[in-house]
Amino acid sequence: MNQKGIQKSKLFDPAELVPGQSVDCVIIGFENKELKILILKWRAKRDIWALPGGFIFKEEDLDKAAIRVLQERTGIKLPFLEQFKTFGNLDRRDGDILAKHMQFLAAKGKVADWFKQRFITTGYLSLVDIQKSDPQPDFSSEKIKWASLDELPHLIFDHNDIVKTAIDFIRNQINYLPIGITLLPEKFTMKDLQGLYESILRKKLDRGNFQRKMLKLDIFNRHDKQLEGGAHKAPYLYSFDKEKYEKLLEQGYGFNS
Amino acid sequence: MNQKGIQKSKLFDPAELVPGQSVDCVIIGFENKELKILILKWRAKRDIWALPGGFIFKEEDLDKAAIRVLQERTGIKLPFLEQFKTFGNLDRRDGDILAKHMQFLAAKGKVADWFKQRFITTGYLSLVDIQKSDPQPDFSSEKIKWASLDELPHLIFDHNDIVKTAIDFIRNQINYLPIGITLLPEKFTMKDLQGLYESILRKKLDRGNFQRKMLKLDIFNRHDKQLEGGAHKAPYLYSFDKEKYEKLLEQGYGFNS
DNA sequence: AATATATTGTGTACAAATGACACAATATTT
DNA sequence: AAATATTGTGTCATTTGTACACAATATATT
Repeated sequence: MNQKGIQKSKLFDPAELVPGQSVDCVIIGFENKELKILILKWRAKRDIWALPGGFIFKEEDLDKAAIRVLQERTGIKLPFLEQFKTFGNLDRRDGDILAKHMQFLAAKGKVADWFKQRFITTGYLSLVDIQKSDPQPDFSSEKIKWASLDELPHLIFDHNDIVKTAIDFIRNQINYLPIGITLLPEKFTMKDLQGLYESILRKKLDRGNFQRKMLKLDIFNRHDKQLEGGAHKAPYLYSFDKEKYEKLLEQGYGFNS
Repeated sequence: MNQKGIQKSKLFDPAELVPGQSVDCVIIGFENKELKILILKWRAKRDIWALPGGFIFKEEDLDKAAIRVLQERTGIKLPFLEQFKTFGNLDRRDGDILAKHMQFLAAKGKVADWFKQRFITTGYLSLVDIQKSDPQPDFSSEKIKWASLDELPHLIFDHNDIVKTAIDFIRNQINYLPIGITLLPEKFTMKDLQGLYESILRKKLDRGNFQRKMLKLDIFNRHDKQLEGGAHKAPYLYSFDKEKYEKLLEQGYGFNS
């Protein structure tokens, strides 16, 4: 039994699952001015890494399946995941030497047949605060880690493509929606927020102008000055004003420069 | 045999199809300053309308399936359809009185079982020039028509939701990508283009400013003055400069006001 | 044929946003 | 106490947005 009390056997039981359909989760974190992706290492001799993914129960909404799968495979419980694309190319599981390992894992019998199917997978993403999350590998995985986006290892199947698509999705979204509430700690400085934007947009922004632009959105609460710090003036700490943030999310805004 | 030479029987043969997975196409046109959606009427006593949709062959990419399905069901051949969302709620085929009709259509046997499955459907969309397209109903449909978005009839299953999601997708996209190349005739006036933008954005735009803003994008070729016309100065005709248009598509741009 | 009418293409002028840079204020280190 | 790094805010030239104006012109009306 896993955390949610679902029997392991049921997780791969073709009788309980929607055939040929899976979900994969791109969980994006931010640490040391870098975007990071949560990946799992298979129980195999060679390094085989993959996104946390899984299957859909016959009596389960697709969106709910993504939430459950993430929870089962990483221990991370999120109330919502954002669907960004469905990957349905015939060859999405070929062209990968590592995929051969899968066959030895599930060489014969029902489970083998299950894994040998053609799968169409729907990608879901979420931005999370690395500090607040404590991912744990599930029974089918040896390790779990936050891999920096810039040095992501080779992932199984088309998972590297899936990650790229997710990042492009976010990079596009940041142009008209405020981002960060789930990626940063409760309280943060404008410099932190700027670093996040710079990581996503992959370009330097002007400090003064960024600060003004963000504050004009009027979705922040200003707190006390930061006490501990470097040899310099202490910056203010901010937090998101959830109500105002939600309201702005609905409207969207333009972001240039 | 249909246009492409695929046997009807194969189209519903569970042995040939990916189970539980479908595609639905939202084909958006523009006419008389209105957005229109292409819908099919089932061969049934009551008015049952639906999006052109269908199933995926086991040896077929998801994107290719959408293109083929659209061609089979409407005769419209497009080289590319844009995927916008996958709909996987358990109840997406319930809660609709009309859905009962489906059961009488396919009451028993293999085909009935096929249709009674739970389906997850992936939505694809395209913008097309109504003048240039001549949709024809397929063998399973009685009629096909362009229905104005504002007075769209009740569609089967969750197809009204699917249309709404597609329109929201486009409405969002118009903020940073130029739109219209596939929706308007080869040559058009700035007034035509403005009408299209106003239909999508659901608001009036300033004529002079719109014209300047569009022309500054530098993706148009200006042609001669329009000869036939109303009792007024003849406007210039424009066409999209495909190369420049494609280049701008890659970059994107901001659109406010 | 002259005049009226509707619409186009472009002009103008003010407001707002952007972008590049400056500088005093200040928390810590030396 | 001075040096240093960073913050918060200021300035200003440039660009973009917005509202409205007006002459030009193609057809309709008289």
